[in-house]
Amino acid sequence: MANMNHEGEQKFEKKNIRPTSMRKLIYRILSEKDQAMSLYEIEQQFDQVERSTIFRTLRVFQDNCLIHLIYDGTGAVKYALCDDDCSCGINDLHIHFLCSSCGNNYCLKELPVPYMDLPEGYTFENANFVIRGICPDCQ
Amino acid sequence: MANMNHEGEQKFEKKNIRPTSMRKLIYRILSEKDQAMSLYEIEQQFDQVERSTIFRTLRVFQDNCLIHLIYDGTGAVKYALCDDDCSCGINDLHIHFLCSSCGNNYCLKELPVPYMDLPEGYTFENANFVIRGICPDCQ
DNA sequence: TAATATTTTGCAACACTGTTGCGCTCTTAA
DNA sequence: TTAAGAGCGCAACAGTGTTGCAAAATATTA
Ligand SMILES: [Mn+2]
Ligand SMILES: [Mn+2]
Ligand SMILES: [Zn+2]
Ligand SMILES: [Zn+2]
Repeated sequence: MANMNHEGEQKFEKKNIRPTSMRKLIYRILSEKDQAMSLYEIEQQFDQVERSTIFRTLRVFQDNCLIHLIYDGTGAVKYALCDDDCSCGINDLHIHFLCSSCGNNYCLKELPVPYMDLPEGYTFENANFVIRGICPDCQ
Repeated sequence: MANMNHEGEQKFEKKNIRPTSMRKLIYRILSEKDQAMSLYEIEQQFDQVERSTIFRTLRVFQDNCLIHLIYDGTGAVKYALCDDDCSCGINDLHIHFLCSSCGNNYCLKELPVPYMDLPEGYTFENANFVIRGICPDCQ
C-alpha cells in the first residue's frame, strides 16, 4: 500500500477535512488494520500521543463521514473507516462481528443491517447490530 | 401490582437466587419500570444505596438469567428483566429500541433478533441489536 | 439455643474511558 | 509580514464499572 497517504489525502479532500499530519497518521493506522479499533488501540500505535488529540481527530472524522462508530459492549467505542461510497446513511449500516476469543471487531460490510418492521409509533433513525462469536482466525 | 414481591420471590426461588432485601428491592424497581435501566438509574430510585451492592446484585441476576444486558451506546450498560420463560439463549434474543429524544430503552420482545447467515468461518454466540429512533411517547 | 461458617452488604479506593478548558503552536489568509 | 483561525499538547475532570476488605446479616451445625 505505497500510495496510502495519497489515498488518504484524496478522501480528506473529498470530505472537506484538512489534512494535518496527525490526521494522516490516524487515518493510516485505521486503514492498515482493517478492523474496528478503539481509541486506546489507536493510541498504542504511537510512541507518544495525546488521547485528546486522537479523540478530537476521530470526532472530525466522524462528523465528516470518514469513519463510523460501533458499540460492541466491550466498554470502549470502536472506530472503523467508511467505504469510499459511504454516506453514513441507513443504507450504509452493516453488521459488526466481535470475536469472543481475540476481541477483534470485524466490519461485515457485505451484511447490511436488515430492515425491521417496528411496532406502531416507533421511528427508525439508526441501528447498531453486533454479533458476538468466534472469528475465522480463532476457530 | 400488589403481589409484586411474591412474584419476585417465586422467580428468585425458581432461579436459585437467595431473596435478600436488597435483591427484592432491586427486582421491584426493575419490574415497576418496564424499560431497561442503567445502574445509575436504579441507584436514583433509592435514597441511599451503594453502587457496588447494586452492581453485585445485578451480576447475580445476570448469572442466573433473571435479567439480560443491553449495550445501546449510551455509555452505560442497561439491564432489563427477562421473561418468565427466558433461558437467556439465542431464541430469547430480541431487539432493543433506544429513543433519541427521551433516552428510554424499550425491550421489543416481539421482535426477535433475525437469523444472519454469517460468512464462512464465523460462529454465532450472541447478538446485540439496538435500533435508535423516536419512541411512541415522543412522536 | 449457642457457636460457627457462609453469604451479603457498605465503604473506600481504584481503573478505564471519554471529555473539556486553556494556552501554545502551526497553518492559512490578508 | 502580520493577524486570524485551526489544531495540538497538557492537565484536569466526569462518568461508569470494579475490587479488597471488614462489618453485618443469614444460614448451618453442634
Ligand atoms: Mn463497520
Ligand atoms: Mn430486552
Ligand atoms: Zn478471533
Ligand atoms: Zn422517547
